[in-house]
Amino acid sequence: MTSRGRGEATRERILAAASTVIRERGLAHTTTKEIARVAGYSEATLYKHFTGKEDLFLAVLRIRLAPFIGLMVQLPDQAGSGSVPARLTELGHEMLRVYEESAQLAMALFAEPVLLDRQRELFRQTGAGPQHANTVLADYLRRERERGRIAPTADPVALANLFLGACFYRAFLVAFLGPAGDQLLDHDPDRFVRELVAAMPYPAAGASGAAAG
Amino acid sequence: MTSRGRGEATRERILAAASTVIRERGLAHTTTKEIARVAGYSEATLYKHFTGKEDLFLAVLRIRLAPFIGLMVQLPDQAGSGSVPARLTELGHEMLRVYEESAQLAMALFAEPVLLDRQRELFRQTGAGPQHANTVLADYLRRERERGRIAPTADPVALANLFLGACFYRAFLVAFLGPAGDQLLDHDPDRFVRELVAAMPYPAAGASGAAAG
DNA sequence: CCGCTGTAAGTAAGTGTTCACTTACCTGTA
DNA sequence: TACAGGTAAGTGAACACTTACTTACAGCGG
Repeated sequence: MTSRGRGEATRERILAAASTVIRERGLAHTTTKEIARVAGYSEATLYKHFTGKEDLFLAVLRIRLAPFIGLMVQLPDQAGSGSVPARLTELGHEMLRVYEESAQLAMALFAEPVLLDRQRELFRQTGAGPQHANTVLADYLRRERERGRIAPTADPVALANLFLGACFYRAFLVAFLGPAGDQLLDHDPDRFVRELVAAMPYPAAGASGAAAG
Repeated sequence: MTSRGRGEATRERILAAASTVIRERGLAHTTTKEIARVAGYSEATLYKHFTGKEDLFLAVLRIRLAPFIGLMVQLPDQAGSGSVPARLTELGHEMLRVYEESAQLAMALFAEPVLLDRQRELFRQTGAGPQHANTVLADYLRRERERGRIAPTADPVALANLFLGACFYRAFLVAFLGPAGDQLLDHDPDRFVRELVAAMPYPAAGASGAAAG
């Protein structure tokens, strides 16, 4: 159990190389040979640190999915601090960023059912999963509604689904359409989030929905 | 140019087999050998009808993506007919179904950058693409707003992004979480769509947002 | 109606390549 | 000496794709 330093560094270099190669070549065309080349080790070294390709891919996956899973844990505690639109704007940008980082690999799993099953198994064991984002945001919105900062007739669960869904779909479209997407999707991210936030039903004077159009 | 009947039938059987195998084994582990076996032909026959694996995959992709792309063309013409909640409910269910059918394969493309690029190229050439769903729905909502059936302060573009995003994200979560998702996502589809539709900002008497709870 | 020919549909049996993974070995150090 | 870290050089399997072949039949001059 002493002197693990070198080994761990190697492991991390391999993980970083794998992550890079997956990004560049796609999950399906990532080979052990190429990972080893990028990491600066021989292929055999990969097998000293991981039991196989699947093990290595799952390790990368978990690193990349961590923010996707863990993003929102801190959100509900802060109900009441800061204006609701300000917090939602912040959240929207963060979701767009995280989804763009993580969702591409998560989606690529649909090409690899074995890895997908393994990841599901992990969700089952840990009780985590992307669906918790909805729960957490709904909780936050419910508290803000109790404080009178969200329209009293609004449905927090539906609003959470709408808000997160719009962010996720946007991230998907950006990734799916590629560089050309900037022209096809005629809004910039700032405006996109601003309009989403404005469309939330706030309680007061004006009509709710598109309060600040 | 006469008597193509047999050949076309073969082509379609191959396409159907490829579609089946992709569903069952995943895009990455779909082999020409297995497609031929399922189709009931030899591998060589595949190459009489398609120039290669990539050509075959793209043909499947285009068949599967067709409803994803073309779903909404008929929507805006019908503004004014039927109640807005009724039409949105219908649309929501249809989107969930179409996304579940098509989106899985679309997402699997993130594992195969070459195929993804080819599909983008097709989008560019034809001017089609999934982003048009947003445009079309936004147009519909704008017309209904002019008719006074959507809150006058509402932002049609934002509402379209929210509504379609929620449907897409829902379809993603269902596919990603797999069979266990039914327990993790504690709503059934009917209720899910009903709550989305209710959260749209209608103009009248009560507060908008969650009008019909 | 015959016999000939061109061709489309289909296949058995490969080919070369690439892949994930292994073996046998070397080296520095506690 | 024991062992962790690392490697060169494989190995068998799986893959996309090809070659050389058979079969069926449509078209057509006689």
